[in-house]
Order: sequence, then structure tokens, then C-alpha cells
Amino acid sequence: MKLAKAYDPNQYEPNIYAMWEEGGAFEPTGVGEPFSIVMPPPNANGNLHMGHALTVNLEDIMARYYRMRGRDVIYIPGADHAGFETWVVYDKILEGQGRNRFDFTREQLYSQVWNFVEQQRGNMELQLRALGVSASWKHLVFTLDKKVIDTVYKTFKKLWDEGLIYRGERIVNYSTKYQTSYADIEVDHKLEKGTLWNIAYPTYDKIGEIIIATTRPETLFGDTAVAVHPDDERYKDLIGTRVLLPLTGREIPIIADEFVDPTFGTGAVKVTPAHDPNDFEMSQRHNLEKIQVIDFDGKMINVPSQFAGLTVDVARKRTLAALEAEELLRGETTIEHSVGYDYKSGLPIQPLIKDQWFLKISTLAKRAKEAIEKNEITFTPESRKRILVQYLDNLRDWNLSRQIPWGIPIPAFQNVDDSNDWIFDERVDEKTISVNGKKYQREEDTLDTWFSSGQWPFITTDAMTNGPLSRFYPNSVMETGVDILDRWVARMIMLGLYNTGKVPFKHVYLHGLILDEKGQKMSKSKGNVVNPMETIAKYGSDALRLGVIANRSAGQNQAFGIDKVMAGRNFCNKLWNIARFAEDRLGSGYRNVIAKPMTIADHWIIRELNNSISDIEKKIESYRFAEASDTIYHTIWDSVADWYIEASKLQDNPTMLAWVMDTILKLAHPFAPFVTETIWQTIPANNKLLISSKWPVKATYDEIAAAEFGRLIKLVDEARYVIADLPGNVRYDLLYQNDSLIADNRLLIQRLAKLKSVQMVDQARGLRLAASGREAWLDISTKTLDEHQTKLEARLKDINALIKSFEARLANDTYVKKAPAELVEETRTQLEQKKAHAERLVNELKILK
RNA sequence: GGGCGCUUAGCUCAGUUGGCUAGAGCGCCUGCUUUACACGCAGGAGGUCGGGGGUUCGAGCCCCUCAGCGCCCACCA
Repeated sequence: MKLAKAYDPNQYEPNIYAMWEEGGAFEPTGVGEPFSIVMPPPNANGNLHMGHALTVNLEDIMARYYRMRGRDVIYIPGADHAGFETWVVYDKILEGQGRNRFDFTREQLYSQVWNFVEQQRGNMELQLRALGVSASWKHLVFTLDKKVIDTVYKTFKKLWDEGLIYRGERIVNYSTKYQTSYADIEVDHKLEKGTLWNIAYPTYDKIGEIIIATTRPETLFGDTAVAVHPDDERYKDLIGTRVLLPLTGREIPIIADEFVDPTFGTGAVKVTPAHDPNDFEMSQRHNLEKIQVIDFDGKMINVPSQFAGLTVDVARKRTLAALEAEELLRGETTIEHSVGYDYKSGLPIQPLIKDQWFLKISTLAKRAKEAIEKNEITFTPESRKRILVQYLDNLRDWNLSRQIPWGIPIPAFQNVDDSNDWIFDERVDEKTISVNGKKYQREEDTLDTWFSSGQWPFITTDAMTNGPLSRFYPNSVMETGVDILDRWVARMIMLGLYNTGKVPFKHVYLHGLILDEKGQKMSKSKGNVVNPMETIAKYGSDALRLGVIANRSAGQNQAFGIDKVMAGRNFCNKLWNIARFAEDRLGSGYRNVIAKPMTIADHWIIRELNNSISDIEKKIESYRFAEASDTIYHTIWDSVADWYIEASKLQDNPTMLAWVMDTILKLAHPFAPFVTETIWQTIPANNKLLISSKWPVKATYDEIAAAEFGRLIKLVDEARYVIADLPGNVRYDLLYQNDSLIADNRLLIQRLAKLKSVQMVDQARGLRLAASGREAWLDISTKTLDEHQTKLEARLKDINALIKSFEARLANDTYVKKAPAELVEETRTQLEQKKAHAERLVNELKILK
């Protein structure tokens, strides 16, 4: 097969992928030490974005690398029903149809969304294939698969039986837009300026008054007390008395509670148990009534008729106006406070009282913390470990209930005759069940998605049932975004330890966000999203992979630059052209890939590639992917293409060229899987797939020969550098005396340095190549030499500066004594070399004078 | 109120336990129809590593401090 001049990725990628998949290359071999990565499941219903591209590319690099290293690798793909996220999308569709969720039953909605997701699914999986993931499709898990639900229910039951799950009336973060409660973490807190109003509450005898301070006057209808600090002298006499709640005339008590900060506002605070978490807690302590005045749709209830049905904003204005009319406003101040917003709709979150299912978190969190502190799980970057521990320390009980139909139903039923009698039962498809002659009604809420995705590592590997994949639990690495460290990683650790007694994974690698070119977060609303599929169509999948991982360090947010992708595309083309060169030289019959070095270039390239092999191993294994990729790029481009290939044009050694090809294709494969496999397939001797072949091993070489070629490079470099400075575009003769390196490689040096000739002379003349220190001169005229004089002087100045700094270092006794002997020795050698170089330059300049 | 991160070439960023004569990609400048590649070849310019102080033989890296930018967590009305 004759390779085209330029690599066209789109022509090959789909076929290559199909070849891998059909060849079973993604399946674990069952041989070797297990290595496992579970993909954070992308939303089944959406398109992939750049963040996904980064995630799966990093994961796939590890999967391919360890597979080639002989490990028993599984990379398990997934698809997420993305409960609330998907629900928001579907809710919009309903809205567009002029309907809402209350027009349907839970079953109807569930099956509608199921169908909707069904239509979209597959799309995401095709996109993952385009990204080149070597994932085991056979083992793909969808977050609503039966085995997921079964395991989740088992976990729920276990927690229930052990008393860790309870139902309680609590203040929850409520989205009035989507009519569901949120976890604490789903609330966006924004620091903003607000008004603190002082409002007078008349004493019961209407003679005095107590002034409270509040940012939410509209909730006063739900007040059931006024609280002051027990030690506050100002209010001491009022404690235990009653005040009249403005606009209603209802009598409420003045209570004393340590919670109140006497220095804030007026030192007196209204207590609204149904709409404020602190007030709720006070109400528990003081046995206060809870009156809900904001309904789940965000409108006022249980208030005087002129306020009923108003939205919160309008109610606030009217309440203030009414208070004003009654002359109860006592001024206002501006304060900065944090307000919770719905992370989806951007509307304020209403703290509301609701019966919800909670998971007691403290024992789970404590265990997770211990495992992390004992380094049973390690982190890249390491600094995130502390953040996670801190998070676990402050975690409160987890609200598991969501009032959305798209999710896993909570398997709980309530006795219709005894509201306190709840039982666990998995028959969630039935509205009512009867147990022991009693009738039970099902819970209509669903579980928070993170409750099920928090169990992902042991669900996907069937660790609970000891299935064939259970050897892959704990997972080797969990790779995901820093942004879901607490909401996902923390929960996987807690639930993993709880359920299996083992950590769910041994290492956590966290990548940063991909920002747009200006450093802004990519988002649909800003319209700055770069679609990875478009990038692939334009530059190829490998180019995207190389571009997206380039120059990126763990945990660090970084802008996406198309120039890196273009560099990746160019690299693939370089690789392609190296292959074309090899094809020319080797024809189609070579199969011997045992390195048999003959020339000094051969020895040198073995040394270079040997170094790269260990370097890349070290970097991948320590999660420094960008550095590993950079090493491959420069090894192949600089060492192989620019030096070795150029050298082998004159001194060819087919077995070596074959070995070099073999080695670089393997080294580059995890980072550019498509182009390397494409090339591999053009080599007839390779009847196997590259993806399934073994990682390259080092070859033996002669150090002296390798060093010789190193010196040749130095000479050529200097010749090129000097010639580039000389005027015009002239080819010069290189003269030498008594120099076997030059004598043995005359033609090679001539070609590489673009010289007219390389000749041995008795009498030297022209310009000595002073830096490389060889007995070599460029044969240039005195006139040209003269013109070159200032350049020489500038170089001499630089070298003298270096000499001075080396000398100063060596003159320093403590340096010589304290620095490692090796380093001191190196400094001495460098000094000698620079001195010799300077001396040669001085001689050149003398000749000119 | 706590916590974290960033500040290195014109731009986007690397830089592992301190050894640096500070790197990459892109951009820029000068040459090149060299028979694998212009998605290329050869050469080059460009940095007081945010400011100040300290530790050390030696600091981009460690410590203190100041400034600017960004992020996360937190139930103070």
C-alpha cells in the first residue's frame, strides 16, 4: 500500500476503531495484574463537550498504556440518566407543549422521559467512539439498569436496617421553579448587598415595642416567636413576655436563645421556623409552632387575604407598605449577606419545611476520612486531599429525596392508617401494597442521583455479587473533574467503604476545567462552547487528544487553544511522513525488528529511544500526561525525524529503521492511537493490532558510538549556526586535520550541514569551529571573516560571562564542600570546556587583527 | 467567616524531592522548490520567573510579607 502524501484522519479513523472493537481489543485478557478505570458516565441524553474529551482521553491513555504493559485492563464505559439534569430538559419540552408534570402520573412521566432518552442515546456512545476510547462496550452500564437499581435498593435497605436512614421534617433547599428539594451542594451561594429592615413588634399591652431586624419581612406571618440573647441586658425584662405580631395581631412569645448574636442588627430576631434553618432549630429547642407561609410554588399561603397568592417579591413590597402604614418601620440598613440561588434556574432557593429522607452521614464520613488519611487513597494533585477531608469533617446529613419523576423511586411505603409507620419495600411500581393485613401507600419521591452514582465503582464491577469483573474492584484509578470532588468522589468513598469494606479506588486523578480561549467557563448560554466532534472533523481525533492534554497540569483550569490541536495534527502528519520514508526504504517485506546497530547514528538513536521509553513510563505512571506527551513529540520529531532519518538517508540500516518505527509507533500509541494503528496496519509483518501489542523494550547499544554521534551533532549544529550568520546563501567547504570523526563521516556532515565539501588539509585556514572543539575550519575569505568579527566578539563576551560565573562558584569554598561532588565535578568540566572554547575564539580574533 | 489556586517569553501554559546557562506550542524575524513531510527544513530574536524581605554554597521551586486575579466551602437574621 502506498501512503498518501498527507495524513487524512477522517479517512482512517472509523475503520480503525471498528477493527479494534470487532477484534475484541477492548476486552480484558484475564492475564496479568488487573488494572481498571471506570468512566464517569456521561449524560445519556446530551452531546459530549470538551471536558468529556479531556476526561476520556486521559483515561484512555492509561488504559492503552497499561494494556501494552501486559496488565489485565478494563475500561468500563457508562451512560447516566442524569436525573435532575435530564428532567430540566424534559420539563422545558413539557412547558413548550403547554403542559406540566402535574398533568401526568409518575409512571407516565417516567416512561415519557425514558423514550426521550432512548431516542438520544447512542449519540453519546458514537461520540465516545470518535474520541477513540478503548472501552469495554460489552460492559457498559446505564445508571437505570436493573443491576444498578437492585444494588441501590440493597444499599438503601442495609442503611435502613442499620438505622442510618431516617425520615424527618426539616428545612430543605427548595426550588420553586422545579418543585424539588436540593442537596446543600446544589445551592449557589452569592454574596450580595441586601436591606436589613428594622421592624417594631408592639408589646402585648401595646405600650412598648421590641425592634427586630430582618432581611425577609414577608415571612413575618410565619413568625412564632421573637428571640434575644439570654444575657442581653436590653431585653432581659422582656424575656417570657409576649408581643403582638404586626399585621395579624397574633401573640407570640419572646424567648432567649444562645444562638442570637446581640451585636447583629438590633439584637432581637424574628423566629420563622418554617422558612429558616436556624429558626427551625430554635423552634425545636423551644417547642414552637411552625407555620408555612410560602407554598411549594413560591406563593404566599396562610397569610391575611390581601397577601395570599402573591409571589415572594410582591409580598415583600406589600408587607413593607403595610408596616409603613401602621408606622412600624424603624429604619433600614444595607448589609452584605449570602443568598442561596437555584443553580439551574438562577432563582432564589426557598428554605422550606418538608418531610424528607435523610442519610446519617457522620459515621460514613468518619470512615472515609480515616481511609484517606491513611493513604489508602492517594490524590493527584495532592492538595485536593486536604480539601476533601475538610469537606467530610463538616458534612451534614444528606437529603436523599427529590421530587422529580425521572430517577430511582425511593423504596418506601407509608401505612395509610399510621403516618409514622414506614416500611421498606421494592415494589415501587405499585401505588399501594398490603403487608400483614395493613395497607401501605408508596413514597412518590425519587432518590438523589448521587446516591446511585456514588455506588458506581462497585456496581459496574459487580463487586457485591462477586461477578467475573469483581477482580477489578477497587478500581485502580478514578479520573474525574475537580468540580465534582465533593459531590461525587466523596460519596463514592463513603458508600464504597460502607458497602464493600474497601476503598472504591486506589488513586484519584483530578483534571481542571477546560475554559474557552479567553479563560471563561464554557457554557451554552455564553455560546462559547467548542464542540469536540467539530474539532475531530477538522483535525482528527488524535490531534484533539494531543491538543487537549498538552501543557496541562492536574487540577488546574486552563483555556482551550486550537493551536495545540493544530500542533497535534502536524505531529500526526510528521509520524505519517516518517512512515512514508520507512515504506520507501523498507518496501513491504521487512519483519526483523531486532535492533542491529551498525552506524554511530544507530547506536545514538537506540540510546535516545531507550531514554524516552523509561522517561515516558515514569511520567505516565506518575500521572504527568502532558510531560509524557511532550517527550514523545520531541523524541519523534527531533531525534528520529531530524537526526536519525536524515542520517539514514546516507547510511541506511533497514533492521534499525524497522526497529525505530516499531518503537515509536508503540510509544506514541496511547497518545495518538488512530494514526499509529493506521501506520501499523500498513506494515505487512504486523498481523496483530498495535493496540494489543507489547510496550517497547530497550535495546543494547554501544555508548562510545552513541557519544560519537552526539559529537557529530554538535559539530553540525555549530557549522549551521555560524553559516546562518554569514552573508548570502553560500555553500562552504569544511576543512579538517587529523580528525577521525570527521574523516569517517565526511559525506554525512556535508549533507547535514549543507556544505560544499568536507576535505582534509595540511594547512588550516578560514574560521575555526571553536565551540565543538574539533580540528575543523570553515573555508571562508578574509573579507567574510572580517564581517563576522563582531559576531565572534559578542560570543566571546557571553562565554566569558559564563566562565566568570563558573569560576565564582568554584572559588566558593562552601559550594565545593557542600554541593554534591558530581555537581562540582560537572562545573569544573564545564569551566574547562568554556575556557578552551574562549581560547579558540581569541585566536580567531587575533588572526583577524 | 474559613479554605484553595494563580501571577514564568507577544499569547496559552509546562517546569517531580531546591542544582536553571529557565522550556514547549503558537506568534514574530532571517534564509531554504534538501528526492518523507510547506501540516515542511535550517537558523534566530524575545524572560530582572508579580513586588519586597528571608533561609541556603545555590531559590522559578522553601519561609515571611505586600499587591492583583480567579475558584471553592459556610444555615448568621
